[in-house]
Formats: sequence, structure tokens, C-alpha cells
Amino acid sequence: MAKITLKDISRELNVSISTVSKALRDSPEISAKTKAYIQDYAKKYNYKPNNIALSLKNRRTRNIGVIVPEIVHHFFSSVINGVERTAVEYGYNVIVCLSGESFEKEVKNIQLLANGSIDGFIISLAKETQMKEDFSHLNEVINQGMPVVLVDRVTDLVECDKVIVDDLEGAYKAVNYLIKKGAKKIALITMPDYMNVGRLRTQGYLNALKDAGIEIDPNLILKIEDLNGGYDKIKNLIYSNDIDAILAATEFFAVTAMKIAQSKGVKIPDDLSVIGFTDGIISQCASPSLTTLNQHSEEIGSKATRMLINKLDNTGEEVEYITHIIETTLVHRESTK
Amino acid sequence: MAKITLKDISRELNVSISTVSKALRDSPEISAKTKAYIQDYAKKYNYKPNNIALSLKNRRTRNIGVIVPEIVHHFFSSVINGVERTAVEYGYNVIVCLSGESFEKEVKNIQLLANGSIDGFIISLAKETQMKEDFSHLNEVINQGMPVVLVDRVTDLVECDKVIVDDLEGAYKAVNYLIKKGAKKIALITMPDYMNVGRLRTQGYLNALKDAGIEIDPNLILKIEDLNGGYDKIKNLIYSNDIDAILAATEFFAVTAMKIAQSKGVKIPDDLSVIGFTDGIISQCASPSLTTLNQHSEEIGSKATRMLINKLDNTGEEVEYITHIIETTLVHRESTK
DNA sequence: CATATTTACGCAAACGTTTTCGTAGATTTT
DNA sequence: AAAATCTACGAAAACGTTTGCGTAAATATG
Repeated sequence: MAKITLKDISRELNVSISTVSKALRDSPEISAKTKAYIQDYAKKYNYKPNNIALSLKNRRTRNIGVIVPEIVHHFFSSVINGVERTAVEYGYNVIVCLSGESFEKEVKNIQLLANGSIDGFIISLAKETQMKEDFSHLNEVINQGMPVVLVDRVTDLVECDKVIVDDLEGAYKAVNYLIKKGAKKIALITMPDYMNVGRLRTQGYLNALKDAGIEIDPNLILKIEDLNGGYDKIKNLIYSNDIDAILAATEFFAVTAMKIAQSKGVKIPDDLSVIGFTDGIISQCASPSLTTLNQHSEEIGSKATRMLINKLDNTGEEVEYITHIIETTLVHRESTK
Repeated sequence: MAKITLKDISRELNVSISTVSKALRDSPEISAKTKAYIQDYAKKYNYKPNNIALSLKNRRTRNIGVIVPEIVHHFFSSVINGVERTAVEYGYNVIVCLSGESFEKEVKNIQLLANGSIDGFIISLAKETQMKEDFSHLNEVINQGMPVVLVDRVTDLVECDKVIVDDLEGAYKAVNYLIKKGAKKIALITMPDYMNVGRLRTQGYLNALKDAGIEIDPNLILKIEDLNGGYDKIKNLIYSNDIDAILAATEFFAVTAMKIAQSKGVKIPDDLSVIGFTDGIISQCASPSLTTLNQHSEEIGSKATRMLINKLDNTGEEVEYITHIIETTLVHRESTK
């Protein structure tokens, strides 16, 4: 009933373990008759080699460790989706760990998985880690020779492969679009600067305004810590200023802003245009549906996986780290003119 | 630079491997002096035992295999969230595989992981598997002694622990509420009967109508295959019938229905009340926000994990399978009176 | 028919652990 | 001082594989 091993077969068939192993791997060392004999038996009892034993022997697990801050979040679950699909394509499994935005959990997860459980990492940094700017746990595993690919939430202080979204260009593109459609007072709802994605989106916003000769109003820039909150701050922004467009760094911020504006009687997109980052289900379900910057999150995961597996398959070569930049796409819906 | 092993330490310190192992596990067999000596060295070079070797030795991996149809989906990502949080609590890792609703992928994933990679499964069945009613792959691993917990998408044809939502009662409760608020023509947008969740929700709907003495109109019952589609069918339902309430089996169906109704000029909740299953972000972001049946998905994952680990820790005991039922909670928002 | 070659298999090491058992040498007991 | 007991360590097996090498027996060669 339980799983059968080479040893079981060898005992039952009165041959040596190595003969069984070779027969099952179709080695020319074994006679055709014996092979058939052993293979039949193995098939009958559904023999499958034990992955753990193979991992130990080969010193590779064919497991990829993925560490993300959250999973109940369109962007990250899409990234994982991309990772998983690509991983299975190459015969890898995916071990998912969540940091919950906590530095400590991120460190613990990495150290746990690094002890032989996986061959390489795909990581999106916790907020806390980005704030602390302590990346020693990452540099440690990299020094031990374990390949790491950072995605989206990255840092310059770790040298490794990276896949990032062109946040600056995306924000620039979005703001520029709003300006072209006649917006003059454009607000930005984003994340704190210590997060690279927040910083870059802010920069793109500023650049676009500057290039258009629009003066920057600091009151129109909102930096929110809690990615699922900020209701009061957004309400305050909308009620205290006479804005005609908003660029939001997440779809949640965008929808929150829309609902607040609507309850104030503002018509979207006539009186107010809204664009949000992340092209998720929220954007499609919102009323009006939300114009977004698609970050191609699944492709991010897929690309990161291919980069990681490339490193895993080509060990010993001179290491050269690549940062792959994924362009955003502006998806037009009802929240903009 | 690379990971250090017991053998490395033993060579460097001129003691045997077993002495090193014992010293690091603080065995009384080793003298205090030698222990300190070895422990210092191990700490200095950051020795950590290799998980794979431990797994092979102990014949347990401390990995849990999770197989779900999709991950970019509030319900399933929440379940995984619950699994992960509880798993780490007990020192387990989570290996996530996606079936993509495909029978073949589900079988492949299970067989792959079952060869030693994990200690037990948490599975939500693929649509295709439920349609085919072929569960031999599940019964096979269970027969091999591997604990399995089925969640949400379950079947009576497999004997194992299960965690399910009280879909029947939930649907009954929701419809009953709609009736109490004056609804007479209540539509149901659900999934095909071969899915246990679809079947049960339909049954709850029917029971509630029957108990209230309302005649059942088959035209008001819509069974949709594609969980992310059904636009045309829903549109047809809304335009061809004069309904005053809808119970939808997913929040996506609910929001789609709301948008179609709104574009027709119907006022929600005045002219039409809507309740959806799954209390996700979509429900909060919709306008009006959606009244839902919270399925406590994270708790489902957490409970399933505890049941699984309980089985893992108490092997050898007489097996007794439990089906744990999680009650839904009606969350009142703007889409109902 | 003696020698050389091939065939077909088994032995043993290795991957990195843990743990049981054996045993020199030190210490205690009578 | 001889015997008994500890102390502190090492050897080896085990988990389940793969694989290089050694080698009888079978076959081919001269």
C-alpha cells in the first residue's frame, strides 16, 4: 500500500538495487530480459523515485522559493501565477512564503528555505525591509551561491537579477494623458518614498507636470502607508482641493477616491478623471470602470522565473546580472475621458 | 562561502561527524569543552542542517502541498493565506500548485508532489475533475497513507477530512433575507450542478423559496460555466425578466449583474437587491458596495491546515474522517435594503 | 583449445543527517 | 591493586537514490 522503493523491488526480485535502478533508467548495462522483468514489476506496483532522495543525491531540489508580502492582492497573486505556470513548464515546483510586509518574517522564510529546500529565490521585498534598508539576509544567500531574482519591490543595494515595472515611465505616461485631456489640477495618491515603486511613480508624476509647465502643488500629493487604507486622507484631499484628475498608485486607492468623489456629487469622468496602477479585477468591477496602467504582473513572474532557471541551468558561467524592465500599458476605460 | 556541512566541521576540527552532530544537538555524551568548541565554530561559519538530508532521514518533509484551481481569485488566495499562516505556525512550508481547473494538471501535480516532496495535501478540486467524477488519483495517494484534506470543492466519493462552506444554509439565509425585505421575483446566478458548491447553493435557494411559498420560475435560474464570464447570459436574464432581487454565486457574477442593471437604469437597491457569495475586495469596491455572504475563506485554509497537521502528528491512530462545516455570515452593504 | 573480449550484473561510495552501539581510557569502588 | 563503572568519543547503519568500477560467466577470437 505504501510507496515502494528500489530496495523493495530488489528484495522481491532477487537482484541488486543497482540493477533495479539501471533497469528502470533503461541502462544498456542490463539485459533486455531483465529490464522487462523489472520494469513490469515496477509498473505494476507503481514505483516512482523518491524526490527527496533524488534531491539529496543531485543536490538540487527543482523547487523555487517565492516570497511575497501578501497573496490576497491582485498584483502578487498574478505574479505567483506567472511564476507557477513557467516553473511547471521547466519541471519546477513553487514554494510560496509570505512575509506579511514584515522584515523578520522575510528573513526567517529566506533562511529556512535556503537550507536546501530550494534551488533559487524569487522575492518581492517587504515594506519593512525597504524601510530598514537592511538586506544582509539577501546578500548572505547570494554569497552562498544561491540565485535570487528580485521583482517589483527591489533595491540597488543587492546585486542580482531583477524584474521591475517601468513605474516612472508609466506614471509619466498616465499624467501626460490626463494633461492632454485637459486636466490642470492633477492629484497623486501614492506610497512613501522608501518604497521604490512609490518613489518612481512620484518622480514620473513630477516629470510629466514639469514637462507640461504645470506648477507642482504639494497639497495634491498624498503618500499613504497602509495599502488598504487611507480613506480619511483621500477624503480630505478631495474635499479640500478642487482637482480635476487623480493618478493613484493602486487600484484600491483609485476606487476609494472615486467612491468618495461620487458621494460628493462629482461626476466621473466629466468632472474628474481617474487612473490607477495595477490592472486587476477591481478596476473592471468598479463603476465607472477604471482606466489603469497594466503592469503585466503575470509576465513579471514568468520572466523572473525564466531568468532564475537560466541561472540555475548555467552555473559556473561568469555571473552577470540583468535588470529587466517591463513597460506598462495604459488601459482605457470609463474613468477617463 | 557555500553552505557548510557536518563533514566540513568534522574535518576542520579533527573530530568525527557524529561528535559534531551530537555537540550541536547538545547531547550529554559530549564534554562541555568539546561542545563549546564545536558550537562556536558552527556559529562562526553559520552552520544550518540541510533540510533535504533531514527530510530523507526523518521521512517527513514538513511541507504541505496545496492544490487549487486558480490563485488570482479572492477565495482561493485567501484560503492559501490561511493555510500559509497556520502552516508556519507549526513549522511547515507550503508548496502551491495550480490545476487551472484541469483534471490532467491536477493529477500530474498530485503525483509529482506525492513522491516524497510533501507530507500531506490540501486540495480544492478542479472543475474538470468534478465533472468527470474521476477521483482515483486522490484515492491512490490516500491509500498510500498520505493525509488529504479537501476544501470547498469536495466530493462524497473520496473518504478524507473535509472543510466546506455551508453553502445550502448560506444561500437559504440570503434568499430568506431578500424575501423578508419584500422581494418576490428572485433570480439565481450560479454554477453548474456538477460542482458541489453550485448544486448546494441552488438547493438553498430552492428551499428558501419553497418555505416562503414562492413559486419557482426556472427562467430565473442561471447556471454559468465560465466563472469569469457569462455577461450575455446575465444581460439576457435581466432584460427578459422583471426581477427584484438576485443571489449570485460569486461576487463577479453579482457585480456584472449590477452593472448591467444599472446601465438599464435600474436603481440598486431600490428596484433591485443583490447579494453575492464571497466577501472579497470586489464587493467593497463596487458601487453600490455589495452585500455578501462571507465564506471565511482564510479560516477554511487555517482549519484545513490544522486538521492536516493533526493527522500528520497522530499517525498510527485509528483513522476517523471529519467534515468541518463553516457557516457563512451575511455582510450587509449598499446593494440590499 | 587457450586467450581476449564482451555481457550482465553486484559492490560500494556518495549526497548530509541522526542515532545506536562499541570501546579505549579515565575514574571510582571495594 | 584489581574490578567495576563512567566518560567521551568514533564507527557504522540508515533514509532512497545514482553511478563508477570490479568481475564472474559467456561469447568471440586466433
